[in-house]
Amino acid sequence: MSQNCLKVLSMRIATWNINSVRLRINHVLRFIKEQNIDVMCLQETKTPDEFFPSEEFQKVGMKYQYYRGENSYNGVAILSRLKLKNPKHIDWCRKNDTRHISVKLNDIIEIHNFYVPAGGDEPNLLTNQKFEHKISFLKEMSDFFLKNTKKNKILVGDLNIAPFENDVWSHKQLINVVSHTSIETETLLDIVQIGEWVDVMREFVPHNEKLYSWWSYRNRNWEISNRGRRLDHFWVSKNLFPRVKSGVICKETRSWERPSDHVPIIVDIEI
DNA sequence: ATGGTGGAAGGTCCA
Repeated sequence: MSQNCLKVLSMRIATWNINSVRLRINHVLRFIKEQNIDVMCLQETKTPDEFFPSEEFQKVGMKYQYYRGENSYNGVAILSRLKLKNPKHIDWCRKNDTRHISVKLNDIIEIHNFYVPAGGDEPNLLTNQKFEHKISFLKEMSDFFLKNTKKNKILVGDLNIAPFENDVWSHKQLINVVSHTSIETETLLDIVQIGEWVDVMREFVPHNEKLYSWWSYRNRNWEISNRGRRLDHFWVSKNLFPRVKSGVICKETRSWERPSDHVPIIVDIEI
């Protein structure tokens, strides 16, 4: 390596299911400013593109913006201080919904931002179409990353699955609850294997420790009862992992006024 | 076993 011509850039990339970007625009702006975020990936923006609060993000330095939204549901966005190129999306399950966007960062790294279907209540492929959609979506992701084996990728988003025992408050009580059933967790871990991904947060927090990114709105005492799940994820290609300097789940936003039920993940990476 | 809350649209669906 020739040190003299290598310019190492430390980048701070975050992902957050914001559950309406218009309602919580001030939360996202505050988070970007306080945490010095360079690349912000959002899910559940719930906003058609013509109403996306683009100018407000411009004002905090997010010069490059790609977003795909629709009325009421879904919606993803990638905002950045650094140049983004080549925005793309895939029409997963031919639903024509807004659950995915990818961009190229710095001509090197491809970032994929996903909002995987939640899957409804019953974990039954035959009787619950939402669950069938979720599993089909995951199978298509698996096929895509089997064919797309390039290095230098980042995958973030609300994957709506808590894959490990300590990614939920009670493995025993949630084993038949959508988000933690074995068909979901096994399919997700297959994608990690096939894509040669590294689950960044689990590299920084050992498997014997509980780790959550979501607490239901249906529990007023969410912090005391702490019945959380790790539904949000930050993966990098194996070759990139040595460049990852930190990974943090930012729990404090869950205590902000009228919060999202999800909290952001922040990762520092040298590129 | 049930219901608990929140967002957006619009009098209900989704999470």
